[in-house]
Amino acid sequence: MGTSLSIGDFSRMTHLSVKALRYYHDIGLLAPAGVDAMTGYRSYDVDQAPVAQVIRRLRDLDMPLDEVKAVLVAPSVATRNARITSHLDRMERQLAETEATVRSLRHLIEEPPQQVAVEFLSRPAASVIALRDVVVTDEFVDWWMAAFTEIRAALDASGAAPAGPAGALYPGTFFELEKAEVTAFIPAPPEVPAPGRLERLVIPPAEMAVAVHEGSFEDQDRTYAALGRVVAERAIGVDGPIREYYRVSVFDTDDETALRTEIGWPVFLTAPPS
Amino acid sequence: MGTSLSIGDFSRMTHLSVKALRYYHDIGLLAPAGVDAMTGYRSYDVDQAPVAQVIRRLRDLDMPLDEVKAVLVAPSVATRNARITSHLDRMERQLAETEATVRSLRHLIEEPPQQVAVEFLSRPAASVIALRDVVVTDEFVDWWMAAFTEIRAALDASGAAPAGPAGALYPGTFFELEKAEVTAFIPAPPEVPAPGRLERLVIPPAEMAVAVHEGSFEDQDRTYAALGRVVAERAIGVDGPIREYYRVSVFDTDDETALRTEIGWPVFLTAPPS
DNA sequence: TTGCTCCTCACGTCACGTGAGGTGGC
DNA sequence: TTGCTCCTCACGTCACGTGAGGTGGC
Repeated sequence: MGTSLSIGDFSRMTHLSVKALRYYHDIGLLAPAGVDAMTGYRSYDVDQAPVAQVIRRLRDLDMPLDEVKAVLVAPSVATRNARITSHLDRMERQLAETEATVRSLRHLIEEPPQQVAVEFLSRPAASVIALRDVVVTDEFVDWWMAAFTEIRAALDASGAAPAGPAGALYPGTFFELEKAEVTAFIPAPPEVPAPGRLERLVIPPAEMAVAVHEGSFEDQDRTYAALGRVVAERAIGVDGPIREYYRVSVFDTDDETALRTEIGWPVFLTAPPS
Repeated sequence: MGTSLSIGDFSRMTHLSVKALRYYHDIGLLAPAGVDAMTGYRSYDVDQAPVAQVIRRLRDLDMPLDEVKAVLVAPSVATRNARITSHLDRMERQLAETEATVRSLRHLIEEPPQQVAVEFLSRPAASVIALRDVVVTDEFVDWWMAAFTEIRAALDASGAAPAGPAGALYPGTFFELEKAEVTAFIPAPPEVPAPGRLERLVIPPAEMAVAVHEGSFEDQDRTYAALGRVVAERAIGVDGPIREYYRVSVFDTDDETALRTEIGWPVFLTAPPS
């Protein structure tokens, strides 16, 4: 048993605000050692300071309070450290993304909007190995990596070569609502099985306006905008998911500027494709 | 005049959610080119896509919408770029802080809590050049740098040497409410004038428990906790601001581990200081 | 008695997301 | 007629901050 402190003293010791301490009590994250039955005054024990400090550090890193709680109640040091490490990993990815966004913003401001070549064409149906999932945009990058890793593994396991470039279908609602069922696929010869969560699908034929985006994902909305402009001005947009084909993807190169993504916007072709 | 788009098409082009677009309309950040008087349907012009994209990039960087608006209405390219750059600078500082927090968390988890030597002593009054300000903790680091830069400049201008180490007073409410009037000071001989916002003050004498914190600001709460513990267990805490004296500060060294901050917690000395 | 610390509501913040319930055009 | 897109509320989110109004101990 250590010495007991008022909430104010404990606040000064830990640099957590009194309001925050009361909130942590309310949600059961950090209960004071005692509460006076008459006055309601909280009293903290000096031994609670280390716990409070861990909370503060994790909050400084924007870890949600739910996860902070999970860290504190972790049954073992290994579990606890795993949880913290996974958060640190997430933060590192976020830092990398932020840096990319900064670069991309500089780019957007400095460079004039470049012309994007748009082609109108028909795509035949394709038989593919696919993974379908409801995905929210926040988790999209992770999902994308996992999906293609899995599909590629299935192809590798059967020794077959892909029958075309990897691609994905994005319903309009994915962009509008930031959540929708996305389909990632790789064309594969019929003898390749689709194990586990994977399935065999036929991607239907479509007529589309396509543009090739060069470089990182971060900048893709510029190509989307250019493509959308052309469709609005020169074609009839129709329903149906947007398609991306990954001509050169992160699986092929480490050089972001070498990435090539073909973006297809469904249209009704009023003239035969040129 | 470009071509007009439904909110859904514009959303797909810009990768901004429909809800976000409607919200931007509500707050006057990005009004659609037209609104149908009968149906209320919004229509966007393709030429609005670049603006939407700048908004998206700035939001990706967590710029508050108020500031985004300020960027968009900037009267000149120079003003606009200055606003963006200042945000990027803030982000970079934040990234640095985050990295420091990560290090500090690793430290907290890996290292056993070290013993902190606590001394009880009396401090005499001191005549100082000071800057007082109501400061919120979020802006504290910037304020601290600015304050001491200004006070040091005043001393430099008069050619006088400091009559003691730089220090600051922090009322308890600064930690509890994350906002309070903070006083930064450097002892100075009486002939040094206090120009502008600066003033001459006498820092009153005090009896305190002091501990020296070694290393970065990030870890200071560990020393605060150790000091608070000793005070709670072995002394009588009294009212009055906490004092810090900057024995070795960022003005003296670039090496974080070399920093030395003396933290003083006001107490009532029950025995003569040893 | 005065000031200070502590208490509990109730409400605000920020940038949207989540339905509910309804309309208009093909 | 059915589906789809669009509309407007009203409310929820997250982690507290901001008062208001009041109590208890020195």
